[in-house]
Amino acid sequence: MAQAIKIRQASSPLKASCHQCSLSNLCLPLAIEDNDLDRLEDIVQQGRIYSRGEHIFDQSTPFRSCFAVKSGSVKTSIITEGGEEQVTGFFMPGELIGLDSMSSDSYACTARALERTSVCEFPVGKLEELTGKLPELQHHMYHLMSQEIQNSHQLALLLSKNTAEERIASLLLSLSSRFQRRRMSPTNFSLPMARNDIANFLGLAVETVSRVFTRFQNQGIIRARGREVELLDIEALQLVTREFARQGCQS
Amino acid sequence: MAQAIKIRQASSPLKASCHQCSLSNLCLPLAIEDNDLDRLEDIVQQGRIYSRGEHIFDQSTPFRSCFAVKSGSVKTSIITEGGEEQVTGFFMPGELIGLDSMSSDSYACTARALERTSVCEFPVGKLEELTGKLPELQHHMYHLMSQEIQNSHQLALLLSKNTAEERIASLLLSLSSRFQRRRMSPTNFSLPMARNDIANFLGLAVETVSRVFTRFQNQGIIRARGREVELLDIEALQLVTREFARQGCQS
DNA sequence: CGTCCAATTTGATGCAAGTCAACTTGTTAC
DNA sequence: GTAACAAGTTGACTTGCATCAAATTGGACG
Repeated sequence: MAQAIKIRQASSPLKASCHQCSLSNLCLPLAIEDNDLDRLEDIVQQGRIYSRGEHIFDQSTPFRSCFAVKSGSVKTSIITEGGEEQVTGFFMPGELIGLDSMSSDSYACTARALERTSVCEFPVGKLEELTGKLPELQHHMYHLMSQEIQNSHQLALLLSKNTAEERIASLLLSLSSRFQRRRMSPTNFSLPMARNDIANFLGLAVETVSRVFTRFQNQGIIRARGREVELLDIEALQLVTREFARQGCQS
Repeated sequence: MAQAIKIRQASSPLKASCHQCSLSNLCLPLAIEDNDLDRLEDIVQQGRIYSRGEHIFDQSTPFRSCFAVKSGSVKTSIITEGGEEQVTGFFMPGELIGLDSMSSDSYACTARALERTSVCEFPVGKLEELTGKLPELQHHMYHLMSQEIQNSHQLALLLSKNTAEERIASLLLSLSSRFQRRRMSPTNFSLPMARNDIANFLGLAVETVSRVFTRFQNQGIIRARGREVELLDIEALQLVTREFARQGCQS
């Protein structure tokens, strides 16, 4: 713990270079013109490297910054009074964490690295100041936040209306398209999270997740060995996610 | 339909008075100082009155405005390709609708009046322009949007981890505190929505909702006749919502 | 004030997914 | 390399809620 603090202090003033960042077409820089990029670089801080399981921030601690994932991946979760955990999201490079905390003085969730992960840090005070000056950046913030609301509504839909198979198919497809956006293989990737996290996120028991994976595998839709996944038949997966809908309206 | 359009055009240029609005301590004006309130009044439009069931906006139509509920109440829902509906929220006076649509050119959900309802309309272009000039208003928008993300996460938690009784108890308590905020009775109110909407929102079957209501009634926790509800034992309700947690960690 | 349709309630039955338990496979550390 | 533990899989059994069906209430309207 003491060591972690020391490292953070040491690397904290490091300035990040958005100009050279390969994710600039996904992350906040996406919204701004080249000559305004400097102003974003002025406020962003190069975060430190987190190893697997380390907390980037903790629920109920003072809210200071939003974070963009540079490499690796992150899961966010909320903990209830009774100690129940609900995973609220998985974040991949180029995605922004902490937007759900902008209404309060403390973080609304806990973020922890799922693997070796590096982040960029945007102190929220400076960020708000800057979005007040750059309308496109403000617009982009609204965009990102409303996107997150939509995602969360989609999750609620998934949780309340869909079967285990449909939920898992949806998650696989979501991950697939997010890998593709980063110009990685949409059919052949390694899951950053454990079965346990998948189960928690999708409101299922671990055993159910496991069973569905093997079922999909037996049907030749995917191949899975531990966290390595290959989507053999994306159309079949898409069909699974719409299964429910198809039965609802036969016409 | 043609008539609806005519009415809207006729009443559209009407300016609303935030100064005199009794909800100004809940709504957007909450964030701004008195002398800036005029600028908000300049962009807000007095919306028309909607009768029960009427659509305030429709999913996939061009996104133009956010709306604040003045009186009455509103439900928002998303419709899937297959025609499945998922109610994503209930909105009461002073609350803002449309925040989930700010990422796109079209509305992400459909909003319809649950009863006779009046709204104020904030054209999104002008709103963004104004938040760029008034830092407190921008801050408040971030606040509201992040609040909505948190709400949605809470809903996901409810849907994935809680029993039917817990979900319904949570909803009743949420409504109760929202009535209280408006200085109305927190124990004695009339549900603005049908059992069907409650069921859909909470991911349950109508029959289950009905059964839980009668069970609560038999236990003396609530009294319910149709939409009229009286919370007889709020502490018992709170206990129900934590039931799950308590079993998880016995200590 | 009775008619008609929608909303709500109540009961009986079935099933998807949870739980419990045992086993297998991976991973970490020495 | 192997010990020791965590993560994942598989099977047997249980259960909360959905579904189906039918009865009851309530509200809109002529």
